[in-house]
Amino acid sequence: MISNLTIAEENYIKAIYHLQQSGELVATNALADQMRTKPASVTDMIKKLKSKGWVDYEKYQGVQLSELGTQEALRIIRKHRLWEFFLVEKLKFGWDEVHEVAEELEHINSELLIEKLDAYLGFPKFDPHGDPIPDSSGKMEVQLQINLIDLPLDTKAVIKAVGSQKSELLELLRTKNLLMGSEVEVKQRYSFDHSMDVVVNGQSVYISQQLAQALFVYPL
Amino acid sequence: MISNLTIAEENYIKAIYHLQQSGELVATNALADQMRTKPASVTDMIKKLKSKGWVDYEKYQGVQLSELGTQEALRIIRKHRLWEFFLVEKLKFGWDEVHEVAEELEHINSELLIEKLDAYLGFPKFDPHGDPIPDSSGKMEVQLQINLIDLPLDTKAVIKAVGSQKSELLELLRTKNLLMGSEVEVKQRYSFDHSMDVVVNGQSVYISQQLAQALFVYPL
DNA sequence: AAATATTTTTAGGCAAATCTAAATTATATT
DNA sequence: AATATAATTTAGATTTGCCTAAAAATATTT
Repeated sequence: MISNLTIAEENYIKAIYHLQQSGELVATNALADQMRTKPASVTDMIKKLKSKGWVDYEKYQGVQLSELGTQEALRIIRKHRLWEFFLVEKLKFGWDEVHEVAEELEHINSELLIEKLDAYLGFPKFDPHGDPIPDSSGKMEVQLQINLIDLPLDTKAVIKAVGSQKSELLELLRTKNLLMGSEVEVKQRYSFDHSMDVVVNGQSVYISQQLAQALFVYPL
Repeated sequence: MISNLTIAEENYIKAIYHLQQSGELVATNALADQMRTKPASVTDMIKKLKSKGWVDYEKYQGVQLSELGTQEALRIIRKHRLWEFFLVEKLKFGWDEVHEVAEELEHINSELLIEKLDAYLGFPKFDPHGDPIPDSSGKMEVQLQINLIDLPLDTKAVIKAVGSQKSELLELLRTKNLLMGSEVEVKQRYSFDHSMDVVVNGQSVYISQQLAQALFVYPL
């Protein structure tokens, strides 16, 4: 079960995994955008991935990870999220500055390293952005997370995830003190623009629709 | 000062650094051995490194790192040794199983990461094998280390480094409890085979000439 | 259903890092 | 000093991942 994948192959597999989350088969153009490369290059790579059994693919019909490819994607995501947790929890990175570095660290190939890192971190179940960390067999906790937009009034919840990794968003969240793990409660909604007053860790904050839509919470 | 080096280029620079430690100009064949590649490939790479200013080189005359190349080598070695320290100190790797993983980690490119890692580890001056860790400006402590073979009788010293990274050696050291940082004292020498009795952390151990020659100590 | 637009694939090339085989230069031996 | 041996370089290929331009397939309009 030795992962004989190049870094480029791993990146494609991860990108395909993320793109198929929201929908069906992944289009060549969508993958090209994601990988910041050209459609022709994507076709080349897909053919290689198919020949190695990581994806299912028929000409012009889009790609999909095979069973094997899905397992591999989960292994990569596990590494990525464990490293993100490490960077924030231990090295005191801001949680908005870890993505690029984790993107490099995720390609280090050592089973032993990842198992020891996992143990060192105390087997965390969620990364600093609230995304679940797959365990060594690829399973991850699916936590019932709802959009803050849909949280009923006067219901306590915990901030669990953000909908995007954009640094502008992460910066805003930090200044508003909307951190992962914070307790929130919606106190008032304004139907005009769907903005709302929420209480975060006892402190009242006014947030826009766009911001609320970017936040996922776990009702208590 | 953005390091625009490929992983292959970094590995060559590091190899040249190590090879020039013990001697003068580095021969193509020596580099080929070290890099487990063929002399023809080495020549190609050397020409590229020269064109980028990392090495000084004249046809048939051997290579040498330039000032710039030396600085780069020290940056890579700094990363390698910090990661080794992390793996042993925090993740509880055996100090004989960290080399390969550190070899991968050393290529992660993030100034911030390395500075934060250094701080997290408490700015260590020596790695788990006793080798000095360069600081962010490339300076490292040169500690007066002598070979255990040359340590006078009844003189306390601390084990600081090993002469090789061979796993057979590291395994033997572990079973004999000759760990980095242990206190040693030579109690008796046998001129027949240059073997000796030493006391390590209060415990008497008998070691061969070959083993003693592989150990470097810092007299107290 | 035909024409147009969009998406995807093919064809042919390029740079990096390696290889083998052959040529060249340096070193050692007689 | 001439020759033999060893070290090094050059020449020509290969693989990986990417590119551009053109062709083919699919989707959308009219």
